[in-house]
Amino acid sequence: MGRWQPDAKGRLAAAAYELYARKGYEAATGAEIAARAGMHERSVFRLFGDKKEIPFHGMEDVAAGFAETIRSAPEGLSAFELAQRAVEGQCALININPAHAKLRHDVIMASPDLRERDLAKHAELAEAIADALLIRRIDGIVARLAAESCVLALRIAVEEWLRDSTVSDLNRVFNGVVDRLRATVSSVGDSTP
Amino acid sequence: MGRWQPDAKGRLAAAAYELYARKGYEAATGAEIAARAGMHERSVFRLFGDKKEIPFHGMEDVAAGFAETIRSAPEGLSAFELAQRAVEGQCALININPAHAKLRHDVIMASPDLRERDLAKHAELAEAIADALLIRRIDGIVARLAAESCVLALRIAVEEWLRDSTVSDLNRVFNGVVDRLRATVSSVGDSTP
DNA sequence: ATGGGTGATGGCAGTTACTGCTATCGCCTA
DNA sequence: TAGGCGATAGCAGTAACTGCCATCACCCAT
Repeated sequence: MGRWQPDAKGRLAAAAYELYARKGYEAATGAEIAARAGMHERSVFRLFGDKKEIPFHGMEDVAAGFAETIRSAPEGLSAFELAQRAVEGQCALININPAHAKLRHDVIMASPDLRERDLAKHAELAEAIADALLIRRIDGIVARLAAESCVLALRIAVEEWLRDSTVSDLNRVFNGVVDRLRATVSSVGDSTP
Repeated sequence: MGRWQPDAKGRLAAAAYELYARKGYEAATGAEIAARAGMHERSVFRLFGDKKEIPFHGMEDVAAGFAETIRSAPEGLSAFELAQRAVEGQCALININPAHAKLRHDVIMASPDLRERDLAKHAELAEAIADALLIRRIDGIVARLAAESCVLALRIAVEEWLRDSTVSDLNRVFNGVVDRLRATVSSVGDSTP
């Protein structure tokens, strides 16, 4: 079969998404996915570790560039601004393929298990950013707050951005959400927002 | 055995925690927990639905009072302040039993599966708060941002509060974290935080 | 080219988290 | 006291993993 051909994970993920489209994530068995990709069920769990990891294929190294982005950022920025720059780099990556982003988002939101894993993925993202901020001698709690708030803004921005596809790019939506976050958190009394 | 005795879920959860202490969460089998509580494995899954739900027993209705708390809040408060009040109610509940809170937190943090479920629980909390804010005709995105940021502050506050046990009450720690969140999100340049 | 080292894969067996189904059990009410 | 009713036991089955080892393709030195 397709043994020893390159990109085994990619072929498995593609087969998985075909099955998701036909019968949904939960009904797509590990053995079925493997068979459709011409591989053994064992390889699915060896390569992905987890059934829940399969739909996230391609986002493995989202957190890779954070440390570098933040380290190479100019001086004179607050922790939150640094985190914001790091997430903006992510936006560019997601922006490349909106169609697949929407497909993946739909699959994830349709399954409680995958929603849980999605939250864990975003938490890892935030942790990577917070770790990068710590290197800049930023206080631990401030680093976590900055990182997690920015990832929160990213999460909401992605949903807004996917709502109607090609209105504007994710980066613009993200910065808009960040502005609203600033206004929301610092507002006192029901005056403005 | 203990059939038809009251509080079956509580007895199962207690048996579960005894096993967690001896051999850890993952090694504690559903059948073992049931046997220790004098019940059948089937009852574990019927009552909890999930192995991952067992350690969270007692937090089932954390989101219950949110709608009422926010509805009965006075006029003239921002979305964030409303969410803050709702979470403060939660702090009081958690504050009741710090020992069990720490025990549960330790069990949860020791297992990746339980950390995932914990994130999902906090997300439900935030969603409940956001829903309650929507009733007050608050904009959808602002409601989500306010609810999620407050729950984020709660999450970090609980960890800080559990770090050393009896220094101060959770409510005080939570409001301190909220203050730092305000400063972090709205800070521009590396001047103050 | 040939034989061995290496890492990826196939294949099997076993455990465990669940899920339906049905019989049974204890309580409560007429 | 008979019967309804909700909770439980018990069994069978599925599917997600996991450990173990044989096997296979590829690479490299001889």
